[in-house]
Amino acid sequence: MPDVAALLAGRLRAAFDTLAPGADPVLRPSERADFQANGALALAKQLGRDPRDLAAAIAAAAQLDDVCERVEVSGPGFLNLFLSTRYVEARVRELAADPRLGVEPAAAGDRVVVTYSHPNVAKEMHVGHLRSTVIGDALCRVLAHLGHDVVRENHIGDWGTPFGMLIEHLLDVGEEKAVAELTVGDLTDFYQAARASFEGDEDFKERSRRRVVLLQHGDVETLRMWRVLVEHSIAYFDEVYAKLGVLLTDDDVKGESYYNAMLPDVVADLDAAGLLVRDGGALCVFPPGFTNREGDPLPLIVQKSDGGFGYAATDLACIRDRVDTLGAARLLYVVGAPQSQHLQMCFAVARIAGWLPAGVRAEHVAFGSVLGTDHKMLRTRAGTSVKLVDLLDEAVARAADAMAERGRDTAVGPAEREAVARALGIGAVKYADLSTDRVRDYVFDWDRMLSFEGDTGPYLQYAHARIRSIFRRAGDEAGPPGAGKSDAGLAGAGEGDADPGAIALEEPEERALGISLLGYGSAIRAAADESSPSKLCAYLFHLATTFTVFYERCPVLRAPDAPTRKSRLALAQTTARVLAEGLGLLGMEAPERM
RNA sequence: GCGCUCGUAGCUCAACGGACUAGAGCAUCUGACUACGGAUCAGAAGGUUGGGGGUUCGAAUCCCUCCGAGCGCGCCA
Repeated sequence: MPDVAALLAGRLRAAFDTLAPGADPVLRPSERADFQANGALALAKQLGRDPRDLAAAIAAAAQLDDVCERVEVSGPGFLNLFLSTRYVEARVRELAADPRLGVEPAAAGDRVVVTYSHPNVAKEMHVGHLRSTVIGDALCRVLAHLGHDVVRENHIGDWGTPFGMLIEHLLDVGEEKAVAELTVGDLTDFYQAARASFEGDEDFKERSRRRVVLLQHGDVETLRMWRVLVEHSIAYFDEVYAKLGVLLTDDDVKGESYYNAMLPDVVADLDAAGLLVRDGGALCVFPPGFTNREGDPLPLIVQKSDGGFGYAATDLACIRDRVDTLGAARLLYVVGAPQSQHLQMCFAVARIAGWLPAGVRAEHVAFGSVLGTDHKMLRTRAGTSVKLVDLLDEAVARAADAMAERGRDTAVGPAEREAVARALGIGAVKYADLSTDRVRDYVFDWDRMLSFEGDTGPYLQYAHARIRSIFRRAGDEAGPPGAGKSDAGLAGAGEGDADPGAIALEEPEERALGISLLGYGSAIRAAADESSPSKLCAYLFHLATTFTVFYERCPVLRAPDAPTRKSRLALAQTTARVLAEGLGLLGMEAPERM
């Protein structure tokens, strides 16, 4: 069942095809109508015709009478489309009866590899990882919901020169003590102590260098200690992921070390393809179109002059692995914007080398920095980067405070209050991160994201909880379920009234809500196609505000008559389902009450 | 210096080459209601879209230029 926008676009496309095959109808939501089609203007220019005449011709040629009650040519040649309410009503009934809420799976369920989060072993996770993790998580959920075969990859930093230093530090403090430190998640101290020794102690520095060589040559004891660092760090990352509520698991970890064995082949194959150039001792590829500050070609260094492999070699190995072994049709790199040039160069080299066929999309899902309210990179008062766990704990604590201030007693015992505080706090942080255009820097402001008013996570969660409250009441009114009433029982009693077939759109607010509900599928597709969770956020906010207007003007439980009540219950329930599922796709919870 | 990203209301953000009033939210002001959860709704006010050129029937959007911000620019990832 294609959604309304897709259906209208299809019908219009057919009409355009009779005049100019392949022309885009340029269908958009409109403030003056339900939808507008602007394609006639561009086409008129191309054909040298009068745009209004052309728009009229398209309106006449298009099969729209079953969908629209009115189609008008307006302004310089816009086509304004007014949906027939009976049609909207029929589609809303279908959507309400559909377990998938009208969201069609993608025609081709492609394998999509999404790489995100990538913290570094023995190093604290900070706000930079927050964005990658939260955006990547939302994209994975959205793509999977559309039927794509999603492979999550957590490319953790588990290899390279810092490990000489880290292992030597582990030896210095004693393995037991080091493990204890890592286990409690005090990675900042561990890393910084290692760094301090490395900077201040020549002997330590030299030992570290030798240790790197031992690691690279597979020395058994060195590898064992390396594994200790990796395993304890991963356990710590898992705790953070649990706190954040994201999908990543140990199975998704595919760190840099995984690709080690492939690196010699990467270099050898580049060499065989005649792409390698030795420059200043390093082995480089010079993809066309990239220059340095002198205007000279910019190299992608695959092997350093000391014989070690550069991270570019690892990134190229990743591409080959994902394309050849995993059969990926699309690669998403949820990586900060500063790495844009590096990734573009890797993609370019992979294309030249034939490792990235034309049919495979490789996209840098770039994101901006997290700024403080002073518009500078978010830092602690001491000037250090903010620990992600601290930030998440604060979010939950602030949400709990805000709940206490409201003083409502709808959430019962302490266990539920705690769960709701977590849902609100974490949800607020995620929504703040996801709701703006990801490529821009965004300002992290506790008061705004947790204000519970306006375009925030808590507002959406509140809209949902309010609807659920209707059904608790409906259950009570339907007759006290007697002893042992559970939440599920209460909800069930109310939802018994929610019959999709009963939906009737009489009032303008009901119609507006219906049209908003029908936009769910388009919003999800836009989020997936553009790798932009913000599109889904904007949709959900619009749906929530449309609902509250309906809620204000159209009494549900006190509806004038039984059929109206049934219809409104079904509309309310469908809205709650879309909100809960939509928030779920963003990685957010939708509590029953708060 | 070169490259990338960005500059929209007091603040935080939308706007996919389209419309006569550039939209929301917050904050401000005014109203509604002992509330199907007020964590609400309605309304007002607030903008020569950083400046200047250009292309176009039409530009916040595309091009040029200047100003400003952030980031990147050979062996760290």
